[in-house]
Amino acid sequence: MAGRPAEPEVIWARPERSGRGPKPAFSRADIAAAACRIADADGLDAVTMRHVAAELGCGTMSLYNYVPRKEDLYELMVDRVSGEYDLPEKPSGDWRADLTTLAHRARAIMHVHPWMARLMSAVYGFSPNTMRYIEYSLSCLDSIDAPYGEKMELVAMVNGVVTTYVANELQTAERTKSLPWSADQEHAVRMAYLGREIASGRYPRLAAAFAEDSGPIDMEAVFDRALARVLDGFDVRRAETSRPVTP
Amino acid sequence: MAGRPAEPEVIWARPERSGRGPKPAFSRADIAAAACRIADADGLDAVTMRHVAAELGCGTMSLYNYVPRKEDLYELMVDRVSGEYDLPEKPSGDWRADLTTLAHRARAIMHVHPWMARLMSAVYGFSPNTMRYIEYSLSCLDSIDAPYGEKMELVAMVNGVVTTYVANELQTAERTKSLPWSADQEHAVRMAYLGREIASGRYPRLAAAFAEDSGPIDMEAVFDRALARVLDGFDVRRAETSRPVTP
DNA sequence: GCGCACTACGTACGTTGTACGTAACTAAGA
DNA sequence: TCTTAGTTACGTACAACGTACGTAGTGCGC
Repeated sequence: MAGRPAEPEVIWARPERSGRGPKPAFSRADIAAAACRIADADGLDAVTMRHVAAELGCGTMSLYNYVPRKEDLYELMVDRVSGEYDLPEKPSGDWRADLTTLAHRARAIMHVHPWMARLMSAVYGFSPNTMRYIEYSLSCLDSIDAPYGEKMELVAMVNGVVTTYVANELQTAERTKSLPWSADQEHAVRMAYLGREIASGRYPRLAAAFAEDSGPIDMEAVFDRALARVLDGFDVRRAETSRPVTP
Repeated sequence: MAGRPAEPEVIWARPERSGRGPKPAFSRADIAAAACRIADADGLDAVTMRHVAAELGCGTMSLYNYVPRKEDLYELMVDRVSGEYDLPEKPSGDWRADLTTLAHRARAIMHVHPWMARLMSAVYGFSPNTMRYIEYSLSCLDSIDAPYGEKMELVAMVNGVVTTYVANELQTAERTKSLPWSADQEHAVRMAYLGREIASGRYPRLAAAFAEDSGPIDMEAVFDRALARVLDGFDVRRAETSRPVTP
């Protein structure tokens, strides 16, 4: 009788080891590592209970002793990757620079694990490492005199920008890992359709946008500008207690 | 022999009706409507090829004559909902007001179809109605003298804010539609864990944030502020050709 | 009117998450 | 020390999914 209740439960609230019985063969860290290894190699869709169990070298159903539901596996993955930040002991004091650095680090991490962005917009909760991350983000704003609610909103916005933009950059590549054709083929077909529609004249401004120069788009620059504008927006409201808008 | 190639294809590029053979029993609009009906009623996870076919009153595999892959069904859904905007013939000329109105309309539509936000961050491409939407968004910026690339980036940011925030608001409710317990139960359990962690003293700033007043959060106000800040950020850069930052 | 492209749909396969039962094991209580 | 109850391990099984494939019927273009 496996004591898995049909009630909601947070995986972080259940003890990893409970006195009785044989000692578990794996730790949560082992499991998270295995799942991340699979996702890195074959994409998020390859992360199935069977594959992860096989990667660990145990039976499929044994995994359910550690991870009551598949969603919890996702939470383990997010938490593990969130632990890859090497957060400095103390922020520098320049909140804008600190948050920018942090956002770039987040973007870099999500590029290493292209499934992370998609997962973060699907997974709901707080986990030890995400809390550590948020706590550090808040500490970047220590020099600012504002209610924490306001700071939280800024942190949320920065996180939102990061996940939105990186997801946008990477979703095609990630998605086509489990498709029978390549990302290039997909892109080509969609661009062909778009080109035909634009040539119809129904969307003059869209056409103008695509006609414009159009060297290859520098995604990092786009990301930088978006982030800068969000911080600008916050800066404007706090111009009096913080540094001026245009440095 | 069903002529479905294992090659990428954009559903909008295939003709709805091709001369030969018996006339199709359904239009793409019928199918999109059926799928949206199911998603509205039972959540996005209930949108399966079998259910949609049943809703239409045809065999499961008949659906594949209209929709080569399930992803295309998603595209039909996004396009249909994107058609629910009643866009004015011409924007008012005040780009900030126009974009704000549009963003609020988008938010309202996504509240009517709580699965829409999740779908929009998963679905990749342009469709007739999304192009119409983007074209209109660009037309809101006609009064601004900036390259279209810059305008596109602003439009993308506004869309990003809308989907990110609405997805965040609604994902729990949507998700628990296919779960055996209620959203309230889930929320309670997660908050209990969060409370315990916060009480541990490891996250003092997070604790302070949650200790702060904390009347019920007005999600629309949060959304408003986020949007305003994004527009502020754009305003700052264009202050010289546009209206001043603080009205 | 002939033929072929199209529609319709039942069957079937591989894959998924996971409920359930059973056997082995070990720490806690007698 | 011996029992015993809770845990771990895992094979089997099931319902549901996307969809490949084959067959039968239909009606437009030649």
